[in-house]
Amino acid sequence: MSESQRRYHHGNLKDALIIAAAELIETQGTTDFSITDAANRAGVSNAAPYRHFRDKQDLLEHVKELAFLGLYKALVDAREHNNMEPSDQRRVISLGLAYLRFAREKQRFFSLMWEQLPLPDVTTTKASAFYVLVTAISEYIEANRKTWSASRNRHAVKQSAADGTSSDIDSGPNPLKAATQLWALAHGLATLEQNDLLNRFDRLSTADELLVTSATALLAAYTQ
Amino acid sequence: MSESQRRYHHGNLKDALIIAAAELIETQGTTDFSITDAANRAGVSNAAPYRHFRDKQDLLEHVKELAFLGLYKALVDAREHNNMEPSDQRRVISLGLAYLRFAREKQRFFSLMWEQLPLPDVTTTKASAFYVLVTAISEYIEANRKTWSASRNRHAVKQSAADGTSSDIDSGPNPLKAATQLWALAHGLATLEQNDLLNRFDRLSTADELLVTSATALLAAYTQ
DNA sequence: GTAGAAATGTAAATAGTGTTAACATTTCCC
DNA sequence: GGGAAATGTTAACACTATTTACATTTCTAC
Repeated sequence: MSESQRRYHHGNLKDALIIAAAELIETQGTTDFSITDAANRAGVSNAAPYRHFRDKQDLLEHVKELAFLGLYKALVDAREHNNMEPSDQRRVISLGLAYLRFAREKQRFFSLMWEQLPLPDVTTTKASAFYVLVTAISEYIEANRKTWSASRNRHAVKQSAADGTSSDIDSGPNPLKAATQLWALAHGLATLEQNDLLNRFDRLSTADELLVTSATALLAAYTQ
Repeated sequence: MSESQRRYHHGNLKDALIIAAAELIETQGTTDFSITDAANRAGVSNAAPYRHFRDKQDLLEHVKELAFLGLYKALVDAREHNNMEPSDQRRVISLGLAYLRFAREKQRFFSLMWEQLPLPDVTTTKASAFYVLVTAISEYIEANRKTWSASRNRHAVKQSAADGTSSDIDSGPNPLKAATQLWALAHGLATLEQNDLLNRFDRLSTADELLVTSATALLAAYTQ
């Protein structure tokens, strides 16, 4: 007997609705999504969601949060799986490739993440995709420090990444800037790819190739 | 007497509806937009739009087309206004800055452009923002060719940009690739800025600064 | 010019959706 | 055990997209 079926109270309706909404959005897109569909899929009436979410927008923001968590997880997985040396440039670039892969595999999900403001708070915590990227770049710079000009001051990288108060007085290579640029690059390529703009102009370059090339060029500016 | 007011036939309702929709979207966003509002603003009944557009989505796609034309115009204006030498790297970068400015000044408009697939055809013609960028980069490379290795073959840049059939057998610097990377960079930065993600992490860098830095690094890879 | 025909508008009806209000059932806690 | 709080249902309302039937204007062929 399926215990969660016939009871008046669902038990965990809030999460169930978020997941139902996520599944619906991933298949039919965000425009056609209705709160009624999500309720039906969760097995409750169409008014039940309003016990857990202020309105439709509120529910969508929770789905968005889930999506950002998924992106974070995708990057962490990539880092664990590849298991490269921190000094290896490919360790950083593979994070960008994971970003592209995520956007590719969760198309509508990825779109939703950037659709309406504001972004959920998860984008600023340590459990964020950006933090993973910053950390990797920071470690990359750290591991290669010996090869650079010894006259450069120490930089307060990890601290500024954690609490957001960057003190850029010392002019060492700034991993926050590098991470932002790499993110922008990956994000832009993901968007162009998703909109089929890469094939229209330059049919010979994939998003992955373009990312590798340009990320290498970007990182070179930070290590020369 | 306002001649376009009281007549049974509007005269140019299709364009009027697109413009009305554009104005509404730019002020209240795409989610709250209703075809009824657009009809009212154009002074017709709520069923009139269906004489000119298949459905709401069809109307939105025409608005999208208008937005892409606006982006194209913004880049052309920037190129004309700045009036720099083709060999000047800042000529290319200023196009990226114009991209950022457009996204900043027409926020919801810019969002709409990337919201639903597919993109309008205007994105592939010569009257497209991308073509402006490709041309500028192509000219930049051409103007600086003398400084590069003389052993490199000619590249068929302009042709491939025009008809989309790139023959990348010769391995000279490919302006299509460079343009795509720059576009991705500008687009990503615009998105991050719009979502207030730049301030959250690295409060010292603006989108403009990040674009200049990274675009310089990217172009350097094509001219060294 | 004038009669259809085609184009373009209106009003009314339908169906679906977001949201709220009133009511029902279950769970929690003293 | 009993009321308060939480969580669900059903019924209603307003708004929106879309279609259908009808009205008015414009275009085109004679």
